[in-house]
Order: sequence, then C-alpha cells, then structure tokens
Amino acid sequence: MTDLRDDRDAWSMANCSIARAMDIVGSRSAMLIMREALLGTRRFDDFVHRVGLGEPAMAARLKELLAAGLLERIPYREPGQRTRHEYQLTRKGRELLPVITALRNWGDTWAADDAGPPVLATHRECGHRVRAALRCELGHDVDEGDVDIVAGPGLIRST
Amino acid sequence: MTDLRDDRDAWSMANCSIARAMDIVGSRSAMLIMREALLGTRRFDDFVHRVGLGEPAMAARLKELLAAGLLERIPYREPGQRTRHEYQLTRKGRELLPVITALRNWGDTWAADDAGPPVLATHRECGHRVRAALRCELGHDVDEGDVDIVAGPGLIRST
DNA sequence: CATCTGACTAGCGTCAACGCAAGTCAGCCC
DNA sequence: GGGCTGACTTGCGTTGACGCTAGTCAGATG
Repeated sequence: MTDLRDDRDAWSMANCSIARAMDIVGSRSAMLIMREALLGTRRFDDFVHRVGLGEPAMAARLKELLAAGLLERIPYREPGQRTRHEYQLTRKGRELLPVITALRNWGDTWAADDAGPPVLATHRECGHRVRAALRCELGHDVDEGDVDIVAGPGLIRST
Repeated sequence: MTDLRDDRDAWSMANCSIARAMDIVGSRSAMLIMREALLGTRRFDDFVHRVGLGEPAMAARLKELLAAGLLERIPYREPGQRTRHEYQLTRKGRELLPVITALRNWGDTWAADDAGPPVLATHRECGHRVRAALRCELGHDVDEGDVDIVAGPGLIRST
C-alpha cells in the first residue's frame, strides 16, 4: 500500500482520532484548563481566575474533563483547613503535553506579538528550548514532506 | 528565577501563545479542515463532504482561515473547465502538522475504539510510525517531567 | 452558634455556531 | 441560449457556550 491520500474518497474519517481528540479538548477553554493543569494548578478558584472563565462555565468544563478522565478529583487537607478537593492530572491528561507544546510552538512562531513569546519551555538538564518535533520509531527526524499516510487496523473503507 | 510555576500568579497569560493558537484553530471544524488540507484536499466541495460540515459553515470557516493566513485561494484551470479557485496551504498552515500529529497520537492512544487507529503516519524512508515527540535544541529527548517553564521576552508580570 | 471562606449551583439573557432549504452566479456544453 | 455544475450566499430556526448575579452548603474559627 502506498499512500492513502492518493484515493482520499475511498476511506472515511468516521473514527478519526483527531476528531475524537477535538471532541474532548477541542475548545479554547478546555485546552486552557489543561494548560493550567500542566502548569500545576489544582484548585477550582485558581482555575477560574487563571483561565479567565466564569465559575459556572468552569464548573461545567471541569466536570467534562473529569468524565473524560483527563482530571481526577482528589480529597486533600491543608493544616487547619477542612477537607477539600483538588483536580489532578491523570496519565491521559498528562500525555496532552506534546499537543500543548506543539500549539505553543506554533503560536510563538505565528501569533506572538513583537515582544516575543511570554514563556519558554526548556530542558531541565541543558536549559535549551523544548519543541514538539516529528520523529519516527527508529529515531529519525521526519520532515514535513516525508510523511506517508497508510491504512491502520481501524480503517473504514467507503462503499 | 528558576521555574515560573513556583509563583504562578506573578505573571499573566494575556499574550499566551496557546490561547492565540486556539483562537485561530481551536474549534473542531477549523482543525478538521486543516487535517483535510494536510491530506491534500483543495476544493470547496471536497472540504464540505470530507469534513462533514454544511456549505454555509464551511464557507465561513474557510474565509476565517484565509484571513488568518493558513490557506490561500489560488486560481487554477482544469482542461475544458473554467477557471476555479482552490485552497492551498501556506507555510503557516503547513506548520500545523506537529499539532495535528500530536493530536492524532493522543487520540490513537486514548480515544480510538477496539479496532485501533484508522490511519497511521509513517516515515517515507523507513516505514516506521511518526510521532510528535518532545526534544530540545541540542537534540535530547525530553521527558514529560524534565520541562521547565521560564520567562520569555514577552512575559507580562502581574502588578 | 454565628460567621466566613472555598467551592460550587441556579436562573437568567446574549451571542455565535451550525443545519437545512433555497437562491445565485459564472461560464462551458450542446 | 437553456441547462448543468461547482462554488458559494441568504434566510431561517435551534442549540450550546458563556457572562452576570445571586444563592447554597460544609465545615473550621471566634
């Protein structure tokens, strides 16, 4: 099999992973909540003022992200305080980091103002900037033009 | 200053690159249009039936993506046909490939059904699967836990 | 026991996204 | 020159996202 793009209409996107991902984190607010969660935010009120969403909207979004399994609601207790709940990333949520990083890279390049990007992600061990780069399982760097699209096990062919 | 996460409320996300990116391609339909464009789709009607959006909505989305500079409207002429226009990716649009790839990776892992992912991106030269991976400018692979967030030139500090 | 704080919920009103149905418009084809 | 096709536009109505204001609720604190 060569490249599925050569006969695009012979297969369907009914179970497209990109569409499914967008159904879960494909809104501005959901993605910004995940940005905050990856920056370490855990409490409801902090999400509200750091993301810039109203309380009712935030409560609804967090509920969706809990239901989708990106966040967990964990009880905790600060000394002298009553038991509360915090929103912690699950593995499913933590693995959005490459998506967020790729979005930040793109925004830094194409949507930042003249001053430049507000924050930089760096490699703790060497201090150099981190990017989401394409590479194959053998470790090769993959150029934009060197990607083939081939059938996967879940491919749905059109009738 | 080491890691900005240690004092999260001392700086603002007013010019966040992630938020800006989401303003442009942060809707399900915009992202699916970019998916199709990266798969080679160029004509209006093909976008309509491959993305599964109505004609009015598609016309509006395409206009936004043209205005944002992700697509260009280029005249072309098939033999025996009149001049038409096709939507071609610009460099700005093409550089969304890491974002789309990261989203597909995540969806393949966390949102695919039992059959598995419908399509696979492979490296043309070796045939192995392509992923969006974190790496620094020195070429190191970067682990999820090894990312620092430090001030960039455009950082806005809170008052 | 009343108060206070963090974390919500309830009830509006508004605005944007989208589907559907129908109309338009330009030019090749017969 | 009347149809046909591809690429839209116009005009509904519906649904969902969100802001705002106000109310609730649980438990430590005074």
